[in-house]
Amino acid sequence: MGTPNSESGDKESGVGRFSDMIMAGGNQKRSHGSSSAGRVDMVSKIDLSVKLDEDSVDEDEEMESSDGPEDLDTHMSLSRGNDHPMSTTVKDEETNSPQPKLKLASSQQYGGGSHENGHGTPGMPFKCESLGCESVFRERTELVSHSLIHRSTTASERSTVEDDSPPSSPAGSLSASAAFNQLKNELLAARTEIGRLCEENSRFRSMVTHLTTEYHNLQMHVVMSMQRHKDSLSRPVNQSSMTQSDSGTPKGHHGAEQGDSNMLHRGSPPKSPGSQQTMPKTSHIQYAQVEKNEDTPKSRPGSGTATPERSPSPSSLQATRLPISHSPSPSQEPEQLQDQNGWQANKAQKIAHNISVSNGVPITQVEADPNVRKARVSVRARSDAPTMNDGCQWRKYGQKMAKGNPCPRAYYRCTVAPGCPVRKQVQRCADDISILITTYEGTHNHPLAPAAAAMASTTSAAACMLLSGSSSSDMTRSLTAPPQFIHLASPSPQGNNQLHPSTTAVPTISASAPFPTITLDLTNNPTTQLSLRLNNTSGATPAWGCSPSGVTVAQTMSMQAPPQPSGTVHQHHSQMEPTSVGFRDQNQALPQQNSGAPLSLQESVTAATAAITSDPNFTAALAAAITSIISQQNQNRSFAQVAVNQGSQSSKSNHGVTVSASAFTSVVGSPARAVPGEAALSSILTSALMSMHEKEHPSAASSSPPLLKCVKPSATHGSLVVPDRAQHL
DNA sequence: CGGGTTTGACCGGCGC
DNA sequence: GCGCCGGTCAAACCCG
Repeated sequence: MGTPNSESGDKESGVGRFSDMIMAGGNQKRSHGSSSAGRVDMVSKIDLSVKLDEDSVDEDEEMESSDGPEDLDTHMSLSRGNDHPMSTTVKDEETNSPQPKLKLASSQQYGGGSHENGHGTPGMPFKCESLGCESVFRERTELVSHSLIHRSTTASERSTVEDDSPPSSPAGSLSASAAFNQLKNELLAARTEIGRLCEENSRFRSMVTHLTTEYHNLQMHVVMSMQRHKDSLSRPVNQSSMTQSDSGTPKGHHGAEQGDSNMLHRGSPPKSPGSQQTMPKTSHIQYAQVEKNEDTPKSRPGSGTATPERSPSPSSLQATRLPISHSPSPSQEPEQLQDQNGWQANKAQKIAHNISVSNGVPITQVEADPNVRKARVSVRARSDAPTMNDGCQWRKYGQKMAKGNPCPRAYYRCTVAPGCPVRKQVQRCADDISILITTYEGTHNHPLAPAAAAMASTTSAAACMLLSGSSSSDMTRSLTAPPQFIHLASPSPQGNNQLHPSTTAVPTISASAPFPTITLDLTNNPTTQLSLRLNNTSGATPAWGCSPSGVTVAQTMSMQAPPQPSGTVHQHHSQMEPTSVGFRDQNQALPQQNSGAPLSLQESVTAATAAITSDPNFTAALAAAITSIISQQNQNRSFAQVAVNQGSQSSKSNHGVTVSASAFTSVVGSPARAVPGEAALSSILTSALMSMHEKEHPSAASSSPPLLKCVKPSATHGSLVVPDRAQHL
């Protein structure tokens, strides 16, 4: 009921690992049929003029029937080894070279693999064995070219072999017809293969992106935890200056559970904090480790949701020299706790938090942190549906009447994988019930479908952001900064029938939220703006990944008239105004170009806003991208701050900022992100658009050029240009 | 009958 | 210490 998004595709896409992909041949086949659109797109690109509609179904079935693990393997090798699967496939098919997927299919399907012209032997020179031709080539490409010469003459012969129908007549006219049919077959096969490869590429790409993000997040957690641990060991407990983990936890709270370690994984936190006694932090850690080790076998029977791909740096984790580093699978630790039976995970998190709080560390660096689950991403969007379709499967587990809102708040859990800690709250805006406020919380502990990856990364990034950002006292201080907004003016809904006037563009649920919340308002209010802001405990908005000095990242991101650097290219939406979005880092000296009138800005971003708000999926994708960017910025900043704290307690100095920037660059490894502000926003929109595009055109995503690019990620401003993307929206 | 939803009870945090 | 409130639990219920 409450999961209109529980389409089967999600589960199929849940096969998120390469190994699983290989093994899941059935899934591949099923999804294969759904990629016809993308396949056609791809085929159209190669200018095939043969009409193939009649045979397409049969051919597809034949192709599927010939699929097997070997085929998948071959696909992968092709897709990985060549940026142009089309050309590769065609070549292979043409030449029957050592690993031609199509050859396999053909031979298996059509009898026998005893191809008359069976070419080349793996590992050997390529020899053309066409009739009357004994040419030998060292390179397969040469053979390909050569084989083209034989194509017309051999086609008819091959057709007699590969075609199911026996050669009815050797007549020349029939031969031409057979050749034509053969070409059709080849094209169909190529189309099928292209679609499959593109689909796989898209899936792999999204997986890689997701894994990379998570890897960075985890890596940062490890580093930070190391720093924290060192810090905690080097200083008396009471003098630990760190943080929100401490400050946010009732004093002495973590002592309670340690008395009875069994309580930890029973999911029954002691009810009487009064019995607690303080213990050295190292003891905390040790207890935590014991608990973790004990939990691990139980918590992940079969480890179905274990994430081997998330084994970024076991060695780095080991390097923490912490007792808990003995975890059977250190790399899995951020999620292992989540895998505990049912909903015990949440309690376990709370308990683990109590243990690990004192910076003592990375029990489960993500989930053990008390704030992790409190990191939230809130999306406001107009929707008539009960929930926003974010690609995940959810189960409602509660509903409450929230104060100040006549509409009940529904609580959902992610049910894609048992034990997934991700939750979301869905509530209609009190001021405008057409606005659906969806608040995500937590990090998925399972592979996700591409359609769900965006929001998954959002929640994950939000958790990481909070972990890294709010765990720093500096961050806490920085939260006192005035609210920052990103405003994307949206003066007109542009006829979006989903859009209705609303009364406010300011998120209503996060003003007093006790958790840092990222609110993305995508209600496309004609009179207000699309706004993004970060809220913290105090209701103030933390800087957008800024350091205390505000150097690292823009303190305030506000819309300015789109600058028009010489390189800026204006793209025109089919229905909208030119889409060019400019951002300015307010911390930096206002460039001359940025003196444009706000009204002009509104006009310029109308298209972007309308496009965003008109597509719920894009909403999710944008939220994910924004959160991810923020998270990474905060992570790196915090990392740098921690590092500075180690050497010098004056972490708020400019020195700290400098380190932050360098650390950011070095860790993330993205020069673009080292340029705060516009580059980050460019990444945001690019990521969101790419994500959306992949959802809409999975098979074409891999070959499509970036839809949005930062035309000029200069230090002062940038111009984000949405090329043809707006037309897709 | 299994899985999802509903809904009242319960718990913990927080402010007064 | 008390009450409010958000969040969660779990039994009852519903539905296919």
